[in-house]
Amino acid sequence: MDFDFKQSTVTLAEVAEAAGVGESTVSRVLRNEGSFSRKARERVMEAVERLGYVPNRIAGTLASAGSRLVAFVIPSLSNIVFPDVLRGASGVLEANRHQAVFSVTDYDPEREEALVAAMLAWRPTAVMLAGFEHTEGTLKMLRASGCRVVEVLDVDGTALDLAVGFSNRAAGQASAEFLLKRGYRRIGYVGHDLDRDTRAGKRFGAFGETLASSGSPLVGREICSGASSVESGRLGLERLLERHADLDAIYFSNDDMALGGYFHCLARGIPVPSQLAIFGYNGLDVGRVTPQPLSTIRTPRVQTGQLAAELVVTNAPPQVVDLGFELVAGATA
Amino acid sequence: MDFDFKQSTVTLAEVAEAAGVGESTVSRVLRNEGSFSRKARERVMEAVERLGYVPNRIAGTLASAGSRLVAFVIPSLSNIVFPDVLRGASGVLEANRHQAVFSVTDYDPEREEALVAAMLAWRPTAVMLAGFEHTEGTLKMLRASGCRVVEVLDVDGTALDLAVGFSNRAAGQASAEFLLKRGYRRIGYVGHDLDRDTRAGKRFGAFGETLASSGSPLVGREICSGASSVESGRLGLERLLERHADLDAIYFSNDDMALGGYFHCLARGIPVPSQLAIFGYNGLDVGRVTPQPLSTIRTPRVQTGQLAAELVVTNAPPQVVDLGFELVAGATA
DNA sequence: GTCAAAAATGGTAGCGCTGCCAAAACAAAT
DNA sequence: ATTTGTTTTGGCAGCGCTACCATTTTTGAC
Repeated sequence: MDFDFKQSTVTLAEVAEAAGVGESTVSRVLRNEGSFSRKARERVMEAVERLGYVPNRIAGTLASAGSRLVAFVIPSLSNIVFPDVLRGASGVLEANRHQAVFSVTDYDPEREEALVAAMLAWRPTAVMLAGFEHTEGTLKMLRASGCRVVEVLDVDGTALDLAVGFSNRAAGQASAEFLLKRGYRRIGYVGHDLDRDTRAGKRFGAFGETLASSGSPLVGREICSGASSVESGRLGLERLLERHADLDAIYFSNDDMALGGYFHCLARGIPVPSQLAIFGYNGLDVGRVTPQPLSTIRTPRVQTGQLAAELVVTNAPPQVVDLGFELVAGATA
Repeated sequence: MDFDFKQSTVTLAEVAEAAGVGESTVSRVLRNEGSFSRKARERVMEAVERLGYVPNRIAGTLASAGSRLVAFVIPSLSNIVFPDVLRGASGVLEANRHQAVFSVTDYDPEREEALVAAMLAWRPTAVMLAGFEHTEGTLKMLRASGCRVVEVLDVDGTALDLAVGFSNRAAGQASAEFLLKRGYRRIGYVGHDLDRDTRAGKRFGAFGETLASSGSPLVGREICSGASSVESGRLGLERLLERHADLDAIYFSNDDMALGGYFHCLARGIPVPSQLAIFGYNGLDVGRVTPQPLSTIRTPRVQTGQLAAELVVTNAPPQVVDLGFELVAGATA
């Protein structure tokens, strides 16, 4: 069953020997740092080429500090939000010769703690996490680690070090105000597991409070177990309408869910938004191309990743950056 | 502008000192390997706890070989296909104490080469790439590296080492046969940049050949520049129909594109599939919940990631695994 | 209590690189 | 030719850990 591969083992010392220069010179040439002659450079490069030398960053990192590794501990890869953040960060990191490492917590704080511990063993330059809600153990480890910490996609809370995102509470409130202004009064909510996705919880909290203080409190809600998905949205709306047939608008926990709700309306011939309005969150591309553009809040996810990465590579001082969001009126509400 | 953090610098030697045992004992206890007494274990763990020691895997890897790092060099994070593969792999890797590292090539082979080189510097256990089409330089480096290589999401080609995926050519052929069997004869294609996404190119190639050899060759095609997206699909179909109003079926390069096409039909009141049939590729979840389920080919992406990771962690011999695909009849074709 | 086998332990030489420093080579100015 | 300053160079000590080996302690059988 086992299969053996031999590792190529060309070392810097061998390159030095082959080029007829010292190890330090090779090291300086390869990192393009310090001073060396044109001739030395040529001889080194020739030897590198000829031997097929690949530097060993494990050794380099150990010798120098600074791993140039950035660790992402994210809740999920199914929710496109996180790949978007990774995408934004990835470009900036690559341009600055940093490497991205990631693990997926599946929205489980205990798992997050274990994964953060595992990540710290790689002595990353920075750790990026979603939101501010972490276990005591996670916080303690991060504080003790001495590496930079970036909490992304939220600004409602206390940051450990850096934070880049937008206010989920403000988004929930803005969504409620928009629906109220449009005259909707019998409003329902369809969401996914709120305990795990605390940011969705914050949106929903602010949304409900805003409705309540306007005198038109939330009429009904349907919470689907499990992660958000188009299918959950469709089923959730169906179930909610069984209990509350007279709703005139639905706030969904995000665009995936909202899209499912919209499809349910299309399939059942429910006129949108005249009979039922639909409002989402995230501003996914797909929502711009549906027969009626989805009413939603567009969040700068890629930009969040980019800025987070920039703050890390420039070693910026601790700060919280609120990138804001944009309410997209769309045509479904 | 600069901000200083001091790295925690508790080392294994300090733990040994604090616990009153030798370094080797600490190392053995922490790796739970070799033999040590219950008492030694307790003293070590107590010291680790008290000092807040976090092992340094950089040093550990350098000393031992085996980085337990698995490198993913993927074309994109926007196309959900790749996050899906990562998701499948990520679970298996975490369970086996491996760490995922990734970089994004943006479908550029030159960039892929540079990123593979950067990855190899981390001496990963394995490198995962999409497909078989790589530059000579990439192939050479990978062969010389001695690390395992897994090429995923395709089986039509020559594998370097391991490969896990499905046949894109077979998928293209199956799609064509399905449409022909349903009686469609005036068939068009809407796709995205084929030079970059070679797997989409293979599907389209086989699709076209199958149509041609049936006597009903492709009537028209629209190639959208840039990456696949719902919006491209919608615009692409619109443009194609301007030139060929009499098409009766469209094959899209993937489900994102197909979804855009479907939305176009919904928006313009084009009856699907009676006037125009729509067929995609990937079997995204969203396609199952549209008012009419999307006709498509469902690919085992998460499973591909899982199996790829399993083959790596078990150090399986070189092999090509064809996971197959499932044609989903749906209701749009 | 004796002895061999097994279990537990600690010392130390690297792993491949970078950082520091002193030495050598070269350049410029007298 | 000599001095001074600048650039280039190589040697070597670690970085923190694991692998290996030698040593010590424990165990079990007689």
